[in-house]
Amino acid sequence: MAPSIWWIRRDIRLTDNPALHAALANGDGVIPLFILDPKLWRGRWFSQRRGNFLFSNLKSLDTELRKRGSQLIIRQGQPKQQLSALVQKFEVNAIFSEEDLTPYARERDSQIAETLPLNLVGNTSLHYPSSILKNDGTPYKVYTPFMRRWKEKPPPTPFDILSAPNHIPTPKGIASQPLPEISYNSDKTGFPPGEKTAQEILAAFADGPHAPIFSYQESQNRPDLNSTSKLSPYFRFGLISIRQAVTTAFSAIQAAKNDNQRNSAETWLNELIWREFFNYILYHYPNSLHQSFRKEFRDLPWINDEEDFSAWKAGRTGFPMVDAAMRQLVDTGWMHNRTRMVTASFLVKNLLIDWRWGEAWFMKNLIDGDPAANNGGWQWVAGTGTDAAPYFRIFNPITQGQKFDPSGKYIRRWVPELHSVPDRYIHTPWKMSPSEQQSAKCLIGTDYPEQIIDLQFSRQRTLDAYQKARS
DNA sequence: TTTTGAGTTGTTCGA
DNA sequence: GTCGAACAACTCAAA
Repeated sequence: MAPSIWWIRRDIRLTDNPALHAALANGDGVIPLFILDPKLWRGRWFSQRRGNFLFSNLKSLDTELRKRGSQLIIRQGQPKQQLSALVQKFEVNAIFSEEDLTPYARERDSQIAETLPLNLVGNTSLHYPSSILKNDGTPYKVYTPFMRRWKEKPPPTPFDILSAPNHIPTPKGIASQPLPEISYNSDKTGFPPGEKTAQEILAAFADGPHAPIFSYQESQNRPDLNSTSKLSPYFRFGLISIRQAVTTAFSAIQAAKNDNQRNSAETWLNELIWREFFNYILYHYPNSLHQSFRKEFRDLPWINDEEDFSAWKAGRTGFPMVDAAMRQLVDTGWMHNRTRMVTASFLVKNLLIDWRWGEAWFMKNLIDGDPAANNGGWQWVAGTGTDAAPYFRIFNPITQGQKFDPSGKYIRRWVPELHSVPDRYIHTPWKMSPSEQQSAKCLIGTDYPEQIIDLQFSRQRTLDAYQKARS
């Protein structure tokens, strides 16, 4: 007997898992292994919440494995040591895993591959980063041409999707360590664990003639509507394959009955390609994890006021759209994409706080927190990243609220003290007269904070600072 | 090599 | 209220 190890990292699923299939095809049984790497779980981006979601999913995977004659083996410690020990003890001749494209993972894997039979099969993007390059052989730095080239590559078809194996033979008697204690409440987060859940969410989003994917173009920016796929935490931990999602998007584009439906499905596909793009950027430019992608913006005159930062984190800035979103983040571990941009812009371009501070807070709190997407998004908003768009794009949280949460439904859901504020003041509660504040049971400065900053002034201050940095 | 066209997501001002 | 221009030139990608 020479079993293979299926080393699970960010691909916690049985469906469409090429690494698992390769391990099975190698013969003589499979050891499904997850290693809790203290480097990752005590690092600067450690997140108890994301950890709990991960552990819940591992538990769920273990249940599915046990139905198939197998079980999940958990080890704690340095991956190389843990793998070596198992390889020796069980005479393992091959380790199979999905490739993780983040800098830490690539370094770790290349070290392991020096002494152990590690085979990387598939990866966290659909198209491998080095397979999409400009005609001159260098990587793209702009999304749109990248996206066009990406779409020129042949898409996967439904026939490519590998089904979950019915039986996974696993040697008996392998010691497994217990998972850390879990306190994950999916009622609170809205993200039940398990790959089955991920499949159901994708189906609910994209199956049938009236599926949300067909109105995505109009609704994607509305945090007051439940209109996005909300699949991000599932992509983050590979509970569903990106290949399956892309296949589903292409099927929807085919099935669309009119231009509007087609554009909507295409818009969702483009969002998946954004995910690919940020994986790609981090692969080619790993330094952008620690510093501005654009050199000219590495020394912006940040103010970094701790009190402002605390108010932002707590959702007590006095700007309802910002506060609603920041409280949604802390309460649930997720935030709508539109408000990610609004809150990030407010932190960086109104408060002049280093985007890395915001990036770290998001990583601490987001269930879907992923270095590539989070860093890419923050640098995009800060204007320091891979985007030649004008630096004077500064979101106005009031205008954004009026546009994308017109009735204030989103705000009222997350900022209860604004519940009885009339619609016409919901984005500008400080404009209420004292008697209006009284009847709304919302005294500004007492029940709800005053604005912590003047928008006009801070906008101009940032424009000046960025302009100076450029010249 | 040079040239040309294009660039996710915005805001404000003034006609 | 609506609409187009200005913001300020720059970088990127491809012909």
